[in-house]
Amino acid sequence: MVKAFSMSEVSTQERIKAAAAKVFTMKGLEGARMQDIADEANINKAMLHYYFKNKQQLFQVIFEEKATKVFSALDLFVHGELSFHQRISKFVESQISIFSEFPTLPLFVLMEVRKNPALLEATFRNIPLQIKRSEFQSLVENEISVGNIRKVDPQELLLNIIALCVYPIIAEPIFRFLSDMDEIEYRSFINRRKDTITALITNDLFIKK
Amino acid sequence: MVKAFSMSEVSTQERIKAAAAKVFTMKGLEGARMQDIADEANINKAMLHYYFKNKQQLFQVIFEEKATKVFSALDLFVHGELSFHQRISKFVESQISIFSEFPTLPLFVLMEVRKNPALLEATFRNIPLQIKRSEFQSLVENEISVGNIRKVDPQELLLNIIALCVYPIIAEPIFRFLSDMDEIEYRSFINRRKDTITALITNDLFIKK
DNA sequence: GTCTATAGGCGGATAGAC
DNA sequence: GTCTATCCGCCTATAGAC
Repeated sequence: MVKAFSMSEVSTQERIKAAAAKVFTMKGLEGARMQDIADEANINKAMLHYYFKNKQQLFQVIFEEKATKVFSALDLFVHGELSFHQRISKFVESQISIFSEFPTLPLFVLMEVRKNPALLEATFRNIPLQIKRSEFQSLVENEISVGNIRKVDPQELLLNIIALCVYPIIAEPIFRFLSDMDEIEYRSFINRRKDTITALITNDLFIKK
Repeated sequence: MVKAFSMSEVSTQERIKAAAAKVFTMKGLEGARMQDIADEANINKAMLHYYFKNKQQLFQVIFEEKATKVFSALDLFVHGELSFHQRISKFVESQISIFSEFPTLPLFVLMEVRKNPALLEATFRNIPLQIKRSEFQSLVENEISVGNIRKVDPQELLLNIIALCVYPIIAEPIFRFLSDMDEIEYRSFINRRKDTITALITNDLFIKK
């Protein structure tokens, strides 16, 4: 039966991808062992090479998937019928939600890109991110021109929001070590920040009437 | 002559350390090749093992040195006779200056700690960072109690400041790719942020009188 | 202290049976 | 599709001459 055949194939392939994502994002390309990935997927090393040509190709698949996920949240800014204030709030919430679920993601993408900048071109061949960025830019400029928010550099605004959302996730190990929070406490600390980040940004931005 | 002997010894050792720092912070522990470090230091691989027992020990030396540097800027907050506003401003400036000079530092420390949390205990055995943190905490609480600044979580305040300073450095490759800035432009962009970060934080913090 | 040459092992990749 | 066994190259580490 074709269906049963292809279902089982997808399932193993997906288990490998999940395992590879876990190991690669945690250890990086060179730190990851094919054996670790095989163990995590409950198969043996040979199977990895049945589904993926080699380590490099498996890595590429995972990287592109995860990098896409990291940047896709930008959509929230440029789509929908929300007010600018609501966009910021939604964006902050989505950034923190996504990365709380998969905390190794941002550091992984950031580190691999620094080691090998060529990954950027390869990955964003398909994703028209430049377009999203300029849409964001005109959105901000429009808010400025109608007097909703003060004059501000759109690039810097976006960077500030992302920094405030993402940094606490990537610095979790160090910050928890210093503050003696356990994982539960830290999750709740991060979650409370959804409001304080939005407040910090909007208080600085919106012109009081 | 003892002096000439020890001078040359230090000099080679220091060249190795500089080379190792460059390669390790760029590629990470597993991504770094002893050959790359030797090339960078203009010696051969065997010499590395003359001065350092093995790769792991060389890494440990570099990591501890760089991690110490990353955290030492906290001193600025708890020492000196500055006002709270000045402390923030000085701290922002020092963070950005330090990391602009050596942009691979923060991502390196963050990533290696995530891969191997045990590095934290080993590194901060000698550095009484907990003390600095609680000094920072009482500094903030004092400002609150005298009515200088609004009620705020000291942990979150510190995290916000560091996030705004450090994230632009670690996200440089991606952000420059998206914004089409060259290195000069990005340096200047980062430098302008010294003022805007301080303004963002203090406007949110200080109570207008 | 510095070099060349080489040992030794780890880990990615493949052959081949089932 | 899945497994075991094995190959082979790369990279750390060392031996040993100078």
